[in-house]
Amino acid sequence: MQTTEKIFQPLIQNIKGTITLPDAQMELVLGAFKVKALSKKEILLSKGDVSNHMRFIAAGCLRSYFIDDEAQEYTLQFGISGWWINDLYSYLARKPAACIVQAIQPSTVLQVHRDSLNSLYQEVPLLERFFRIKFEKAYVALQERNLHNMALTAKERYENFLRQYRDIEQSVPQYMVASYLGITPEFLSTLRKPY
Amino acid sequence: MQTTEKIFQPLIQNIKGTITLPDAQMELVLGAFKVKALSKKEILLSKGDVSNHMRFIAAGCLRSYFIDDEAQEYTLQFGISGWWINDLYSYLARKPAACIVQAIQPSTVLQVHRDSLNSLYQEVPLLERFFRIKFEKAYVALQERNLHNMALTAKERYENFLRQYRDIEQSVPQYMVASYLGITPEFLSTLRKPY
DNA sequence: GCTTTTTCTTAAGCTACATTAACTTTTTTG
DNA sequence: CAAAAAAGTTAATGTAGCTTAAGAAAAAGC
Repeated sequence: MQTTEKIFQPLIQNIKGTITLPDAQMELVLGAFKVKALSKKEILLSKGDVSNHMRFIAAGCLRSYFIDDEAQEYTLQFGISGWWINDLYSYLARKPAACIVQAIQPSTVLQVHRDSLNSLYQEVPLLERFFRIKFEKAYVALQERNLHNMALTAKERYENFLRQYRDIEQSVPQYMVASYLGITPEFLSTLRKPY
Repeated sequence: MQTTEKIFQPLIQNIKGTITLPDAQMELVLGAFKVKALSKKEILLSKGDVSNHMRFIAAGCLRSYFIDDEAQEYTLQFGISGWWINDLYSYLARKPAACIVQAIQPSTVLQVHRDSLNSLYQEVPLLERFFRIKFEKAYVALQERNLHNMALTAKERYENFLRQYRDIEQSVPQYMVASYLGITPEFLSTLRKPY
C-alpha cells in the first residue's frame, strides 16, 4: 500500500500544518496508519470496547456520542475530513469506552495503533510536538464550547453552530445537531421555524 | 534564588509524575520559572491583557472566569496547589484574554514566559511530552465536564462537585461554585437546604 | 468592637426548554 | 415504486432553574 495515495493527502496536510518533517520521517509516520473504510451508520468504536487507536478522518463524516440510562444521546463531537476523532479517555486509560464513534456518512478513517504511535514518538520526536499543539488547540476549542453552553441560549448556540459548522450541518440529521447543542429535536424544530 | 526551595516542590512533583528528567535538565526547567506571590483577590491576568506565561499554582487557590455583557460571571476553572491555570487561548494566540485569572486566597504561582518555554522545548525535548500528556488529560477532563453539564441536573452536578473537589469547595465562596456549575447562587442555595 | 461590605438565604412569580403524543415528510429498502 | 423506517413538525402541558427583591448572616476593614 502506498502512503502517497490520495486518501492520505488530508493527513499529510494536517501534519504539515503544524510541524515540518523530513520526507523519511513523514513516510515512517504515514506508514504506521491503516486505512479503514466505513459504511453509513457503521460503528467504529462501540461502547464498552477499549479504544486502541488514534483516528483521523480522511473522508466522510462521523460523530462521537454518549448514551445515558434513559437512552438519551449526547453528541460530544462531529468530525469531517481533516479532524481527529476518538474516545480519548478510553484510549489513554485503556478502559472500556463510555461513548460510541459512528460514521454518519460513508467515511474513510486512517488509524494508528497505540503501540505504533508510542514507537513513533521515539523515532520521530517532533510528533510529540505535533500532538502537544493539537491538544492545546483542542482544549481551547472545548473550553469555548463549554462557555457557550453556559452563557448562551439554545437559539444563540444554534446560530453559532450554523456559522461555525455550515459544512458539517449539511451531512448531519437535525436530531444529532440537537443532541450536540444539548436540546431536544422538538425544540430545535421550533427554533428553526420563525421566518 | 534556589529552585530547591520549598515552594518549588509541588512543581517538581508535578513534572516527576509524568516524565523523568536528568537532574541537570530539571534544574534548567525549574530555573525558567519565576515565583509570583498573590494576595487574596489579586488579579493575575486581566481581561484584555495578553497572557505571556504558563502558570502553575504552588500554593493557595485561584480561578479563571469569564464575564459577559450583563456582568454575569462564568467560572471556567478552579485551581489549587499542583494545578496549571491560564487563559490558554490568549497564551497560544497572543490575543487579548477573554477571561480573568484571580487569586481567591493568598497564593503563590510559578510562571514561565512563553519565550523561555519555547527555548526549553529545544533544550529539554521531553518537555514536549510532558505538556502533550498534560493536555491530553486536561482535554479528557474537560470533555467529561461538558458531558455532565449536558446530561446531569444542577443537583447532580453539585453533588459531583462536592465529591470531586471537597478540598476546593472549602476555599471558595458559594456564588463562585454556582458560577462554575452554571446556576445562580440563589438556586444553589435552595439545592443545599433540603436536610 | 462597630461599621461596611460581602456573601448567603428565602420566597413569589416567570421563562426557556422538556415531555408527550399525534401527525407529516423524507429516506431507505426490498 | 410501494412499504417500512427514519427524521422532522406542531401543539398542549409541565418543570427546572431564573429573576427580582428584601432580609439575614458572615467576613473584612477601621
